[in-house]
Amino acid sequence: MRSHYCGDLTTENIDETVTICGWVDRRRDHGGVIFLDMRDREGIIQVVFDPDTEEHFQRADRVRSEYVLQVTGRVRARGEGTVNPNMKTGEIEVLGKELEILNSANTPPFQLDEYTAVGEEVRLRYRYMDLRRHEMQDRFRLRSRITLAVRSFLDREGFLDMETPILNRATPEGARDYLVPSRTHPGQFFALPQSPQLFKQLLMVSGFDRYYQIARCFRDEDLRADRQPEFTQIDIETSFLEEAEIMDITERMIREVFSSVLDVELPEFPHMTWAEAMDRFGSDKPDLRFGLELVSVDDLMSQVEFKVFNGPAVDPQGRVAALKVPGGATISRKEIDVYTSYISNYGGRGLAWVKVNDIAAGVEGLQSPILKFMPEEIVAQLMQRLEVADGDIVFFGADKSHVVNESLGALRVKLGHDLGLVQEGWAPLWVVDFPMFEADGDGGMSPLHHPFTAPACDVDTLKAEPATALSRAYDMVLNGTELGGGSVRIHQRDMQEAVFTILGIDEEEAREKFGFLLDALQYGAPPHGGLAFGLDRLVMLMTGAHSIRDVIAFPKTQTAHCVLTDAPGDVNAHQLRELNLRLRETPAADSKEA
RNA sequence: GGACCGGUAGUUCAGUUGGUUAGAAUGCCGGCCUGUCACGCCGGAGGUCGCGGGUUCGAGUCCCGUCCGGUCCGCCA
Repeated sequence: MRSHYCGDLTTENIDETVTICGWVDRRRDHGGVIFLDMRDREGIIQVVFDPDTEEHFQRADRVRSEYVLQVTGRVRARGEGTVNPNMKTGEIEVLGKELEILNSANTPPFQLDEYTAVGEEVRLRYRYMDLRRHEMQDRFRLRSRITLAVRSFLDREGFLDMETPILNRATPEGARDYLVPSRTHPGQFFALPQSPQLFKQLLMVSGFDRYYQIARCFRDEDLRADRQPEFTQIDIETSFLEEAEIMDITERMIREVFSSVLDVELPEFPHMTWAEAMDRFGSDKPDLRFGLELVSVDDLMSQVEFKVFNGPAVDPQGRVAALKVPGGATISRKEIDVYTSYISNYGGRGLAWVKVNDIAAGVEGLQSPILKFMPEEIVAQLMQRLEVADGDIVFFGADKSHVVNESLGALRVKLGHDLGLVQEGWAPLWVVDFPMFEADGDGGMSPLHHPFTAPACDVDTLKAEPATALSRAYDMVLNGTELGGGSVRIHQRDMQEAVFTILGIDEEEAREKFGFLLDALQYGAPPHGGLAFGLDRLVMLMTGAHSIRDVIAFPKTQTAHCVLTDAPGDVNAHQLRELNLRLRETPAADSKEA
């Protein structure tokens, strides 16, 4: 059978007789000579047939794109002037002696070359064709190398790869669960895991000390360019280590992945508190590849007789912040309108601005619809604090803090990209000192991370001041993407109960949902903590893919539909009966086959 | 649940103010061609303009609804 991969042939193989198998990438018929570019996963080689080998030449004539062939022939150097320098195997070719058509192929639904942009829906419907393209093959090869590097690192560090159940108990907290009906327990359901969180904690109670799993997780929420209903987590948990040690191990892991897979040495991972990240970047996952930092100006704006500014400036939950864009005075009124509309997505109700035309002229040199509301002295102090120069523009946001942070934070990222300020390269960091809780809409508290995260204080302090308590959580951020997040966990029952109480989960509910965890904490749970990385996002960043769908072999569309298999689909009456299920209606029955 | 963009040949797209037979490129099919490599030349086929309704003498084009795909908000502890 096959002696070599097409793409592995080199000048070393000259004069050898080889047998290669693969697909017809392209066929060039010159009448008296036929060139077939044969492709396999390692690359492309040119095969030549001439009429001396009549039977095989006739077959080469019948061959079409994507036919599957086996060719035996002699490797030879290409003649003078026929070398193709754009091709890895461009100095050689195979002189075909025998050609066997292993399979024919219909005309491909789209061209597999790199010159044609093809719509994603067509690519997904014929994903097995799409995945033949080199671009896709390269991404999945890289993905495989990444998981290998992760496993290799964690293995050397003493971590055990352990599996946890896919069929679990439903938990109403957090994301919506994917549910699986139980046949043997009529009327009851399993839930697919949103993450192996509780099981990995139980494995720590069991004394495995260091666990990891490359785990599939499921969340029935709406999709995004970086969110799929099933995705993969690099899930890690350790015992007896504190946050600094866990961060050290996982930082070394990511560093090694980049170094071994991309030959990139990542820079230092600075540590930044959550409060600082929000203050300077309006985001808990700041992109440090460019500047454009937010500057708080509450103190100055509180002295202004302008309700839009002085209201939020004196509101303890409000914020007035400025975003200076060097050279941004060339941004037109029309473009400002577009940015204003952009921040309205994030709740921003307006975007005040000041253009700096001639700073030496003082207030006279400024151009802005809001100057008339502000005393010259305040304006002067403002411009001084922002260190403005001629040609700058300053945007202002004034609202509740979270609105200002979200809208100006988003505007910062958009401006960074629009103005080409984003540097090439890698800007990792750790975000630390997260708050334990955030206020939810109904006056209650919800966890910023998850309810098993340990606070950075004792039980009594936590109960007394939950709103200001910090947690022992940490996020790894790379180029504005949250790559992973984790925490030291609660390992004592009274603390866990206190957190449940603050979250409004009463004793009965806690016992009902998490009784097994509370029990386990009483049977010698060691201090433990860990972290989970989004593997798909890591692969996205490392491959430069713009969508998570480009790093998942068989992804779903935005409506969580698989266009290749047409899943989800109907089930028959017998299956439903066995599961003790009855459908209320069959709304889609007329639009789909039974 | 909401905002926005898109849906025309196998594919990627164009289609003017509503007006004759809906075009281009590429792919496909046939013919020619012994050194091409995104081969070339000649010829040909290929359309439910997503779907339904409406306005109009006339709709790919305007209006309403709907489906599908995408980006985002909400959501994603």
